[in-house]
Amino acid sequence: MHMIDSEEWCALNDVDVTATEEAAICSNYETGDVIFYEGDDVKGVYFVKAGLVGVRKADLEGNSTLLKLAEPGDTLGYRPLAADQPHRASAEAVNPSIICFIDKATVRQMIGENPALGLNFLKRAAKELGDAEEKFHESVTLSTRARFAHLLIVMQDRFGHATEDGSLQLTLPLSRSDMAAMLGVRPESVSRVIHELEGTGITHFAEREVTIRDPNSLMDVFIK
Amino acid sequence: MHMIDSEEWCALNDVDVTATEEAAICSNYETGDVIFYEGDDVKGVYFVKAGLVGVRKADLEGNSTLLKLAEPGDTLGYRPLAADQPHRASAEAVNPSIICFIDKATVRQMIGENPALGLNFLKRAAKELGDAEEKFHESVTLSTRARFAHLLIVMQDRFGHATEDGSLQLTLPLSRSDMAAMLGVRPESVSRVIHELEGTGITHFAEREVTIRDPNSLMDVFIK
DNA sequence: TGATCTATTTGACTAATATCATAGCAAGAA
DNA sequence: TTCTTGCTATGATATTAGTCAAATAGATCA
Repeated sequence: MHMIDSEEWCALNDVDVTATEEAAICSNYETGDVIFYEGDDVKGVYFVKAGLVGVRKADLEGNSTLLKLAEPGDTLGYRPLAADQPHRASAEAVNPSIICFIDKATVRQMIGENPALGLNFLKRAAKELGDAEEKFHESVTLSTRARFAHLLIVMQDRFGHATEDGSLQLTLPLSRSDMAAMLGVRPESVSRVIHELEGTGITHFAEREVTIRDPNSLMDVFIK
Repeated sequence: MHMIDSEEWCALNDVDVTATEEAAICSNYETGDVIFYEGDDVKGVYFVKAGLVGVRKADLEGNSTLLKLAEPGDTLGYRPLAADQPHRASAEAVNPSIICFIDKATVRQMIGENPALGLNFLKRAAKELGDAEEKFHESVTLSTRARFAHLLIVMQDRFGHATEDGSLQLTLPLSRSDMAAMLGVRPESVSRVIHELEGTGITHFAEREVTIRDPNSLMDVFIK
């Protein structure tokens, strides 16, 4: 994944994208390695070249929620940079990842010279804000079961594929605990919801291999 | 409240701010009047000149959550405009308000001619995104009591004032039901939390008049 | 003033999810 | 193999907040 192929950085011309890629420092992260911590000052942004990164928020009692997953092409840390705030969440490799750091002076220079880049980040922030507001609304409005169904649907979109018989296949990128952290519930509750979905025959879970036998019924579970 | 005094529009020069204000169509809204509906196409943005506006999201069962309050100087509708999405929430006057509509062609032209305006909206979106993520985290992590304490603290910051004896005074801009909608809980639960806080002596509620007798204890309630 | 309306509070009960304890199970290490 | 170790699942119980119904309190209006 090159920066030029990303939603945001594609605004740069050849010269600038080359300059930015040259200024970028790419590193390998193993599963579990931390990219930045909540509370850290923002030194720049991180472009995910390969792998999968989780963005987490923790509280005092040790509860942690998983706010989002970043895939190749995504840029991390632009939000606190734009807001002029310290990091309000930490980022950690969920899978082995290659991540390129671009210091904030370079980012600011590029945005200054290419207004379209700033607008792309505005668009990204605006979309994410809509999603975050939706997520809040769902968390207080829907049951754990419905939210898990929604998570499955989203995961299917991002990580799954259809099969010839109309069912959907999916390899979950996350453990049960991490899915629980995405929903803001306990892992036991996720286990119970999975057990329940199995009972209805809508889905089949084998470790992280999921078959969605009846996508329409799963949609119904999400809505209710 | 003039546009030039707002966090975002202050980026415009005198000529452009005058042009924008001339393009703006200002209207009066009574309490309860709707400014736009969830699902509507975005026709432009709304600058709140006076009053108080609530941004709401409803679901199929009629549950509604109050996502945020917009005060004079705030601009509504820029998020879906920037994201190129329809409105994902509705807006409604909580108090009688004066609101100026600016059509999206004008907004886009101004942003095109003044990159700083776009960056101001980026900063705004980035801050709101941080808040929204925090709100999700709180909603799944903290008790109703703690979240209500936090709401009180935020309300105090925005609408309250200190008194000479060290206690804090506040006139709530919202009904109990609307506070419940901000927290994503039922009005009965808000009543019970208020009753409980009264019992501890930390706060005193008389209709919408609130006295926070012991701000430190209120902070403790928030944290736990 | 009394009548009515709505918002709020209170109480009894129920439902949903967390908590805690324990057990199973797969993958890797000795 | 056998022993860990960590993740997942299950059962029993506790806690929290929701639901429903009724009472109360203000506000408005005739």
